[in-house]
Amino acid sequence: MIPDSAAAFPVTVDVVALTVRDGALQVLLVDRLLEPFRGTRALPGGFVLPDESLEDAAARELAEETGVVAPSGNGPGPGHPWHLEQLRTYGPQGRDPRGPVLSVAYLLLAPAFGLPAPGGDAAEAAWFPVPDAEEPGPAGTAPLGALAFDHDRILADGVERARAKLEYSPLATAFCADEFTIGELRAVYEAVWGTHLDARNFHRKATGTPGFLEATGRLRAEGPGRPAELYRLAPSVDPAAAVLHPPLLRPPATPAPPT
Amino acid sequence: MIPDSAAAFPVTVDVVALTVRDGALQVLLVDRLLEPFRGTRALPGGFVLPDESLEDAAARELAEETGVVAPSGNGPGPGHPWHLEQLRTYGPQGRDPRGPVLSVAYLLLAPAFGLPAPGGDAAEAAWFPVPDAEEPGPAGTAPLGALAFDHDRILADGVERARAKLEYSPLATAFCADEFTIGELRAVYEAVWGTHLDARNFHRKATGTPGFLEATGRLRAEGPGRPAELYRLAPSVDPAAAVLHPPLLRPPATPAPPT
DNA sequence: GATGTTGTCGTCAGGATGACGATATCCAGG
DNA sequence: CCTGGATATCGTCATCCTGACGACAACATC
Repeated sequence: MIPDSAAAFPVTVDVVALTVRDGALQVLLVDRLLEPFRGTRALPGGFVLPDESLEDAAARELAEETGVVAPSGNGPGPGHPWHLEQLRTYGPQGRDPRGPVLSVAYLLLAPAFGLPAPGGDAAEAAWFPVPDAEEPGPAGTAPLGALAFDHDRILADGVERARAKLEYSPLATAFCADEFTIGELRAVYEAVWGTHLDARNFHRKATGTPGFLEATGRLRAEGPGRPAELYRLAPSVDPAAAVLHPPLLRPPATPAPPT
Repeated sequence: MIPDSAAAFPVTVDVVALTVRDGALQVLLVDRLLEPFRGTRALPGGFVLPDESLEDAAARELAEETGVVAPSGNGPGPGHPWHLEQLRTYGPQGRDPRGPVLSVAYLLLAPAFGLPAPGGDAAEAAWFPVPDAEEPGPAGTAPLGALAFDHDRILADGVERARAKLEYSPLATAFCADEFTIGELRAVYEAVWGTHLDARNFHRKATGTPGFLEATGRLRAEGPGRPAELYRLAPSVDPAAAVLHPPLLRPPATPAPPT
């Protein structure tokens, strides 16, 4: 019933897993153990199995290659702050030396987590800071820029999607634990956007946006400074679908003052 | 080299082709000539050929089933106001009775155009108004809601993407001819969003947003009323990538006054 | 000419934003 | 104990953006 002219393509999923660690946006990369691109860094991913959904495949490959168990589907409110969404699909031609291969990329936003046990087709899964697009840094500084396949482009698309989503969705909370302070949330925005935000204005906007945050009433003291109030994502909010009104807009490109 | 556990999937492209006609957002649908879903309305689309890119396949299927020649890739500035972008990919399981099939959906935004010659696997390509999501209308009124496969969901995703894109991108011009009036542009926004916009405020925002419109200096008189100035999309602007600052935001949901 | 229609420019109040001062509450060290 | 540094939170103020709406210009039709 399916016409003969229709071709069947091998399909892979590749996961752009982002987190915020040490005040910087970081991406999860693996070292490829197999050809092609053996020894090259790449996004975790692999072939979709016959009876699998795309999302299940993304979660499975992430688990196999990094030991990380991602929830398939959106986590049940608090307890699963992770967010997994489809990014886009990269066409079958000219991206794999073995022949035409379709790749469906997924974007995972998660709090920083450890990397228990790499395995499968990859070794040495580790986090790498994502260099600012505007500031590629001096030669040799950027640890990225030479990924396998077309993963450089997929990573760039994923980072741009994440940056844009923080503006109009509550997904910044996907990088935080269940409960967090406004300062931690601001640090997420600053790390993902690579900008500096005024703490006072950010506090006013974040707490003043309806349907975003909910105060727990408890405090948390950590290090110096006045203890901060703990917040959580407002209940009955689907962080994948909710829209912030008004949005938190990125400050327009700040031209660095000439030194 | 590709592992045996990797499955190969037939891949289709489906096109959500939207336009604005008669003051309403309309979608291009075909009547399926072949099983499955023979006789049911569906989005134009079909299987990807072995040596084809996804975008080429989308353009080809659109041409085959509707006689419409869409540009592959982004048109060269003025002369090709059409816009074709990838929407998302719908997983292989449970969407085609013939078995697992991957579908990559594309979104086409275009000015109203005629439908020269349906052919291929479809007949009777025609435009159908997209009902407002909020107002499904009385039973039997909505011409949609029973499309083949999972095309209802794909259409809903495409419409939502189009509505969101008008806010922060210059893509509303993709529904217009090369040169257009502010009134025509406003009619596009009103049709896509299903709302009413104040003509004076819209004029101020549209002409006041940098990097959006460029006045041609010429006028056009059509019907009654003062002739309107003709504008075109600002040159050296990639409508697919440009971002409007500030964005044109949809008015928040207008609760219908109780009658 | 009167009237209706569409386009363009102004006005004005209210809300949102960015810059920044002021205060609260902690830690560290004299 | 007291001071200084650090973080959190609250206020103030000028500016910009927005929505609501008045005013006028330039057309068609009667």
